[in-house]
Amino acid sequence: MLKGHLDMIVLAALAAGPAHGYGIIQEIRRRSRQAFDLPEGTIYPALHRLEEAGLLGSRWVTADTGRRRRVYALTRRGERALVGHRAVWRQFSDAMGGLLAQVRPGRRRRRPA
Amino acid sequence: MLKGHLDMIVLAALAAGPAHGYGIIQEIRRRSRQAFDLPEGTIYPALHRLEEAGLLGSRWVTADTGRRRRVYALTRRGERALVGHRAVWRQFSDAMGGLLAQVRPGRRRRRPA
DNA sequence: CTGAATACATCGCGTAACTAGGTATTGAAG
DNA sequence: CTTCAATACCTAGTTACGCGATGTATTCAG
Repeated sequence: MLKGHLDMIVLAALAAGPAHGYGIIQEIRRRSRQAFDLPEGTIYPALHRLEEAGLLGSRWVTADTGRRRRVYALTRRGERALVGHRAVWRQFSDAMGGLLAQVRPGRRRRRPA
Repeated sequence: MLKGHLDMIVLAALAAGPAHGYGIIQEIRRRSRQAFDLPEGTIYPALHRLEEAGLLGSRWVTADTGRRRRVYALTRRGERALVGHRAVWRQFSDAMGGLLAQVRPGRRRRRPA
């Protein structure tokens, strides 16, 4: 469950360079080593939303294969947003680390104090 | 936004030992170094849900201050669930790391190929 | 010719965190 | 004594959002 992290994931996938929706899905799957296999019903609305927000730009191209593709690229605002997301993620991740730190609860006693 | 991670956070907070709802909030705030400041409307339903699911047990106690408290503790199933959550988190976190890895996109050209 | 993979799109459901409200007690400040 | 903050519990309803389901069209292999 990537609730709240999807935007960052998409922006991060596009940090390597422009790509089209279907390709982004594969890029994410590859870079996450199969951990994130996003359905199209997740990615396309996200792309529309991010473009609407001005973090992505898109243009239609026709690939060598002859297929119509909508290629997205980070805008400058998108790049900045990614930097921000990255910082938030680090904080989030660190906080989670603090919480998950092994506390060694002490072996359970018959009747804890 | 901790969507999808709340259960783990609560279980982790209780890994140190039994605690009551209000205290759990403070424990989480402390252990996350102020990053997570959960409102009561988040924590109490979560505790009820987790107890319902058999991951927590609770008992009413009266503190030295005279206040009624509901003290929660991990059940054995809860401990096992925490272990599982921890593993999932590591996978999730690693995957995110792979995605956020600096890709050095190459300086933007006038007209990208 | 059929079926899988590519490539786009949208609607609506379900989940789950949070806002906003409520009650009651203790202790400090005025 | 009153007031206000902190402690301590609770729940109903809103909202956000990822995802399943579904639909269309094209390319290519068998």
